[in-house]
Amino acid sequence: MVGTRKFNEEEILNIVVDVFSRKGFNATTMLDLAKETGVQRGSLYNAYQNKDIIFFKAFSHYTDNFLTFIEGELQNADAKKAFTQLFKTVVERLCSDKEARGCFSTRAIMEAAQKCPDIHVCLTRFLDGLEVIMKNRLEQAIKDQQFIGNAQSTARYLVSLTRGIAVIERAYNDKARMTDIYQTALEFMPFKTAL
Amino acid sequence: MVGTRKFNEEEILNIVVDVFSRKGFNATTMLDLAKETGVQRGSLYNAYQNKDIIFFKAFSHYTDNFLTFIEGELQNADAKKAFTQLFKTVVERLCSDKEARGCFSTRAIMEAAQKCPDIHVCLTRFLDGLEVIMKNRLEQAIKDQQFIGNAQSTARYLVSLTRGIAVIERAYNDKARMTDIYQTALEFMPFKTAL
DNA sequence: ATTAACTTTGACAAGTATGTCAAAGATGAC
DNA sequence: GTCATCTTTGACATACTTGTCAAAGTTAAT
Repeated sequence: MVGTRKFNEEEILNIVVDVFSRKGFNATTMLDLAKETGVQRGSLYNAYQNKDIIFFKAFSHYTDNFLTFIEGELQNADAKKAFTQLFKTVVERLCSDKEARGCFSTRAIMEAAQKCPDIHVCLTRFLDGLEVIMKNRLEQAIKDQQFIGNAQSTARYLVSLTRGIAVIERAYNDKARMTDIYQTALEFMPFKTAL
Repeated sequence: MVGTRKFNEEEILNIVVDVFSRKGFNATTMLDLAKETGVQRGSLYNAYQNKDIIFFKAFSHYTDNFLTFIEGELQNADAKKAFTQLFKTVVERLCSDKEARGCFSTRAIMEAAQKCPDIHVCLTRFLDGLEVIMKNRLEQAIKDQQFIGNAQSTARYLVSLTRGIAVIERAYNDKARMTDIYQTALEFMPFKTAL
């Protein structure tokens, strides 16, 4: 490379994620992104082509990280504890202002997804990924005789629950409420402690 | 009244709800609303003052209707059947394109709520209303010995679940998936048939 | 040091949205 | 029928956003 890019892409994408998460897709302008990243608007247009593509890159970057991270949270040998840990982490991420948000703002994604088919695909791929991770852990739990039920349906249900909790965060911004919700949900589930 | 308004407010608000639901808050322009309602942009500015207030009116109008409607869906004497009916209706409304959407697009609300504090209050009031309706029904179920658990927490959990399902609708637009989700959730809940 | 290749920068044009306003148009009350 | 009052309408000014581009700047490779 000769004329080398000055900014650090990883760093910029994290900021972009944060801005979109806070403001939403449509309400975020290229100028906002330029200001907050410190990269000139023109440079952003040069590096990416438009807002859709910046969003796509940022979203992909984020969800990839998120999924691998979340998978690690399900390690606990006790299935109920594993899922409790997962939800705890999700809530923690949703509530932290410093760190990038845990869900990259469902709202922002849905806004963008409506406008841009690629992002819509990216969104379902993300949700599917979440579903697969949960489904795998549930299947393990069934094998371990720690859970009885349909892994597929339950996984989809749990994905939906994470989305619901993300909405609650936006509406109430109340960590205790979010914690109560996932605890209630997990209490209902037919987990058994390992034999 | 002397210089009488020509348009039917009820009718217009329903259309406004529909437009906002489809496009989202920011992506909907006053011109869009003018075109789709058939009311001139200037008239809209005259009747309401700006987009925020139109949204506020439309949202309030819709949620009031929605809550009274939803309350009626919980009439069944059997608690589990009552909640099944409720979710069935919610899903039906979410999936119908003709009718106004069941959730008035969580996305649209959250977009608007961020910009306008009044709408944020309106949103939490709506969710609170939903919670109260469900909580009351759960308390009845507990009295009827059809349910054991904390009515408050469970109601909040169920509110969150409805929001999650609304998100799933946007992502997948798959009624079967949504149905599977609420059925899975309700199966987990410790309902008992009436004695 | 020069070059080739890329990035950065600021300016520009075009399009879009908002909100305001004066003039024209209705209509219930008298 | 006239009036007072509100609504409708279209035009206007303002502001914002996008996307493009040429000129200037930078740097790895030779």
